[in-house]
Amino acid sequence: MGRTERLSSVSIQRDVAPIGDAALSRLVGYNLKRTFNGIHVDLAEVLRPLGLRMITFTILTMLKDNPGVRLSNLAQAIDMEKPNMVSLIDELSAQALVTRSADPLDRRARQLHLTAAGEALQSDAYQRVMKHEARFLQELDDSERSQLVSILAKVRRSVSRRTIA
Amino acid sequence: MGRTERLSSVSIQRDVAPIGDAALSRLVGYNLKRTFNGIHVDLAEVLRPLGLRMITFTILTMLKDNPGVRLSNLAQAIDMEKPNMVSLIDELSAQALVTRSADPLDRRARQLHLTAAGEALQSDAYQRVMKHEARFLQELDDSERSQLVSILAKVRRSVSRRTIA
DNA sequence: CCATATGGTTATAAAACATAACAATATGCA
DNA sequence: TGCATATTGTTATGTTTTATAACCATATGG
Repeated sequence: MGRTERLSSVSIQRDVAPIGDAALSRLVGYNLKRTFNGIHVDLAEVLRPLGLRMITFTILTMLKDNPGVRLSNLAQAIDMEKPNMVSLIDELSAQALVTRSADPLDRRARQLHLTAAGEALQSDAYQRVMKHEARFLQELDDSERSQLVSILAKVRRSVSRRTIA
Repeated sequence: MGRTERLSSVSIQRDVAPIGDAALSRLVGYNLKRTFNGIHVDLAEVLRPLGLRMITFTILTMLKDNPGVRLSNLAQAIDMEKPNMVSLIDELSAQALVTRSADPLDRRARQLHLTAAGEALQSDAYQRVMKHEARFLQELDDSERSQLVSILAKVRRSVSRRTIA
């Protein structure tokens, strides 16, 4: 991964001016973005061997916790537009990880379920994700970890009401 | 913005099963994502009246701090691929917010600068972004705010080496 | 029975992010 | 000096993510 390997260049102005992000660093949102981006990139690598992306992992895990849920409820819960959820369920269903079955109480609705393969994959993925979490949380002690989560929750409370429930 | 307004429906199973995200909530990464997403959506609304998006605001602010920087250095600093930066500079340059000028020391390179309009817009935007920050940080005391930033920095240290410098 | 709302879907577009390849130029070294 | 190699900005292209409008079938309330 080493880029820009230049040993002892006596060159003119090469390796130009050092560039900084002082103004942006003062913004908490910027710090959040950079941190999440880093985690996301790494997580993508963790999930790729399983044929999953962060979002498909999220869906599988929600389905494990909420078997039979409706597509629109699921979309709303993870704050995503229905049409986009349709595509993703199509994808997961094509991989035989998820099924759409009839809802006996509402003929418009379809119940979403994990297949056996979907459950197995979710379980495998979840363990790997937890290992990944342990990796990027390694420098934090227990108190810092819970502080982080509780502070994030407080921030979310001040943000324009999204869903979950 | 109120959706799903249903007052006292005695209906059968409507308002189906409550859906939860317990398993995902245990993942710090998920909490980070949801928090950042919320902030991002709100910030987009703050910047839209100015014709900016988060990423264009980021670029303008980096250019304010680093006048004359090269496109590739800038891209690297905010962890973004060069070709994507080219498009964005095209866009900002078409709006006369940014200029590309010749680098006397390297005829391949071009120096990026804010125009007067670019500086004015950046300054206006930055103030609005700070107000937005105050809004979503309102439930945190000073100690929590600095904790958050320092914890995020620790996390970033454990994440696959991205740039900035 | 009818007006209206909801669930899933299609079609479509914008935005964000990534990869390969190229011309012009710079650099290091033989 | 000349040539191999690397770098800068760019074009072309593709994928993923997110958003919007419109539609059909079905459900609900009056």
